[in-house]
Order: sequence, then C-alpha cells, then structure tokens
Amino acid sequence: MYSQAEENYLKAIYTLEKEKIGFISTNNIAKKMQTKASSVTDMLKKLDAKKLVVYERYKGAYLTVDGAKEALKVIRKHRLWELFLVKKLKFKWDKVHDIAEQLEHIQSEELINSLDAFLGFPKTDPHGDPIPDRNGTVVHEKGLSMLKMKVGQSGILKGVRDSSKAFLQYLDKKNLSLGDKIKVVDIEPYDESIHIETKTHRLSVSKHVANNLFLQPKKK
Amino acid sequence: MYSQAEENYLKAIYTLEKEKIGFISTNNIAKKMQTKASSVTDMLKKLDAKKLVVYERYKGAYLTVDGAKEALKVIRKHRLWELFLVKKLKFKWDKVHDIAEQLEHIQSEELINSLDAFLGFPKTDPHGDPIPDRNGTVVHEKGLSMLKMKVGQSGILKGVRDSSKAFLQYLDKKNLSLGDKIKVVDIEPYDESIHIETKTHRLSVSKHVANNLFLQPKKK
DNA sequence: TTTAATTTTTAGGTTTGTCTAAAAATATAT
DNA sequence: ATATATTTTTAGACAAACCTAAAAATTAAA
Ligand SMILES: [Mn+2]
Ligand SMILES: [Mn+2]
Ligand SMILES: [Mn+2]
Ligand SMILES: [Mn+2]
Repeated sequence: MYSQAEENYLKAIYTLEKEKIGFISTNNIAKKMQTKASSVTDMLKKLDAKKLVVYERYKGAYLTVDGAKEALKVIRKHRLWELFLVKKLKFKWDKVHDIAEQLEHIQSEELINSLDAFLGFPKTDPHGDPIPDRNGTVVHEKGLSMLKMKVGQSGILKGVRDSSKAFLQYLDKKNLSLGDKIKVVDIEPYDESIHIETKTHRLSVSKHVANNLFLQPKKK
Repeated sequence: MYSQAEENYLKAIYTLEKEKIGFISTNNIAKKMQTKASSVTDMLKKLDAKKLVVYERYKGAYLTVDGAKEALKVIRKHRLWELFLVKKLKFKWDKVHDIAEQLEHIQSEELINSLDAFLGFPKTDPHGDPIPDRNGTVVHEKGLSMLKMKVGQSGILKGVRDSSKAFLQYLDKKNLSLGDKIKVVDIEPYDESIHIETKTHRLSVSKHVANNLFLQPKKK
C-alpha cells in the first residue's frame, strides 16, 4: 500500500517515460508535479529504497517493473473513474480529471474491478486514452496524429494528446467529439493549418491543434 | 476544506453526541477513533481554534453549528457511497463501510450531488440510516427498537443500530433483511429473548440482538 | 579549457498527525 | 477528608511530505 504522494510520483514518471526513454530528470518530475526539485530528490530516494524506481545521483530515475505496475494500477483507476463520471453521472469530459485525481487513490481491488464490470469493461476513457485491464495490460493504439494525414484522407476521431481543460473546451466550441468522422479536405501550405470536414460542418484547425488529435484512418 | 483527520474527528464526535448530550470526553473520542487521548487533545484544540467544536480543558468538547454541518456533509457522502456500492456495484451490505470510509473524503460538491441524483435522491443507506440532503437536513426516524415491541405486534425491519460486519453477517445467516415484515410471537420471560416470525420462517433472537433492530410498527 | 550557467543535492526547517512518558487535574473510595 | 485511582494534559519525539537557501556537480559557453 503506497501513499498518495508516492502514487502521484509513480504516475508522473510513467507518463514522462512515454515521452522520453531513459532516466527522467529531477527537474522534469518537479515540473510535472508542481513541486520543488529538492522534494523530488527526497522522494526518489524513498522510491528507490522501495525498489519502485532506479535512482542515480545527478542522473534522475526510471521505473522498475514493480514501479510501472503500480503506476498502471493508478492510471487504471483514474481512467475508470473518469469514464464513470462521464457515462453514469453525466459530467462533461473537461470536468472529470480533477475529481479522478482524488478517486484514483481509493484503495480497493474489489471496488475497482466492480466498477470496471459496471461500466462493461471499457477499453478507453473519455479522452480516448486506453484503460489498463486488471492485469495491467494496456493497448496503446490511440490512432494517428492528424498531422500525419494526407489531403483527401478521412478517419474517426479517437483521442486527444492534450487533455487540458482548455483544449477540451476548444474542441467543444468547435463541435468536435470523439467518434466523429473527419476528412482532411485541404492543407494550407503557408502555416500548415488544416481544413477539415465533419458530417455537419467544415472548419480549419491550426497545426498545433492537429498535432493534438488522434484519428483512426479509414481504410478504403 | 478540512483534512481527512479533521473530518473523521467531527464525524466521531457527531455520532457520540447522538448517544450522549453535553461534552464528549477525550477518552471517549480516543476510543472511537482508535487513537490515544493525547492525540485527541491536540486535535480538539485545533478544531476549537477553527470554531468547529467548543473545547474546555478537562471537560471535553461538543460540536458547534458549523462543526455539526461539516460532520453531516461527511456522513451524507459516506451513506450515499455505501448505497452506490450496494445498489449499483452489487456489494453486500457488510462490505461497504470500509470503502465508504475512504470515499467519504472525496472533495467535490458536484460529484456528491450528481451521485445523489444518480441514485434517485435516496432517503436511507443500506443499513437503514437516513441520508442527509444537500442542505444537511436529516430525518431520524429509524423506527422503534424491537425491544419495545409487544407480543403480537408486527412491523417492517427498517434499520440496524449496530452495523458492524459481525452483526450484519449474523442477520444474513438468519435470513433477516431490511424491508422484511416481522411479527413478535412470544417473549421468553427467563432471558427476554424474542421469538419472531417472518413471511418465510420463525426464529428466536436474544435481547441483545433485538435491541439492535429497528422496526416500523404496523398500525392496524 | 577555463569560466559561467544550470541542475541537482544537501542541510536545516515547517506542518500535520501521531506516539510515549510524565505531570496535573478530577473523580472515587475509604 | 484524605488517599487512591482514573482521566486528561503537557512535554518531547517521530515520520511524511513539503519548503528555502546554500553547496556541489554537471553541462554549456567563451
Ligand atoms: Mn485525467
Ligand atoms: Mn493523484
Ligand atoms: Mn458505514
Ligand atoms: Mn451505513
């Protein structure tokens, strides 16, 4: 049984490892955790002692197999709770993250597995992120970034890279939701902004936005 | 926003005040909280400083209006989560308390009110305890203790005084559930044990058990 | 390759909530 | 009323998780 703080560090390191392999630096973790580097050093020593990370002075740390397993448990809980909030309690997708940050620390195998069953053993959370199963197995096909799509190609919006409140609200405003069929109709050479088309409307999104959208390309 | 420890103390004092009016003693609180009297003294000073209790040296403490309000918020959350676990996740009534002890500390007005709506604004939890509404209003008609019933009288089992795992499992074993219609058929003069009859079976319960059962008497 | 800038660690504190042991106050018994 | 027992408080420590400021190590620049 690990403390909330420990769980949060493991989760942070796990997500940082998705972006960059090898040792994750103290400052990097500090930034993600909104804390000070000195606090991170303290915690890394503790997690190393518990064999959840490998920590080396002045290099940083990476998760051990046990550490990654723990991180995935927390992520599983986080995503199941987010889905519960959206699917059962009718929360908007931009309102669930903060509450899930609390719920992810509830300790009960039975609870989380019952919740999983209650939701019908879902594969993805409200932002398109995969939900690890009870064994910690996680599939990671979030789709292809919209940036990689060619003109004329279309696909289903499967997920977002950035699930910040701001980005989610931007998508709401533009009437884009997971599951929408989107076609790339044109790419502006000047700024690489992308003209897209859904069943109901057309619009243009910046390169930055396109980078944060994952599509499952339609094979024709 | 109060800490989990503070919330637990408030809840403990609240329930102790149901049993005994006036100052609640340090030792009494320590016993309920499974902690040491010295720790309680520390906490009572803190809660007094925050105007959640009135604490007097060598006398004990009682809740202020604000303190009682906070306690009721926690109790509301506890009971709604217990009901969620039973009604939606199919937990048995003897398995929900410990998990609710964790869930009751999740901080989100929106969450708890959505959960309330999701459950259909229930009036009672799985043990027959009343659920305070969002304004903190709580009805407390749990019914009449079975001890007070006369021979020949019958009523509906509405709640339990003791919701320990042991007692709940005893009731399961004896096939007694909330909602059952129960008739007092005889009272043994020797030990005051009570012979009762339900729709499906007859049995005898001790005075101690009868004291822990609340019935809503049938008016004929 | 020195020097300067950045990153990381250490040293020493703080807050929260707990504990043990001893002192003080209150309650009970003779 | 005095002695004894019980309860409660104080004093001093401790662990977890954080902080600031200074020292040490590493990296980048001149
Ligand atoms: Mn999230
Ligand atoms: Mn968290
Ligand atoms: Mn309970
Ligand atoms: Mn209950």
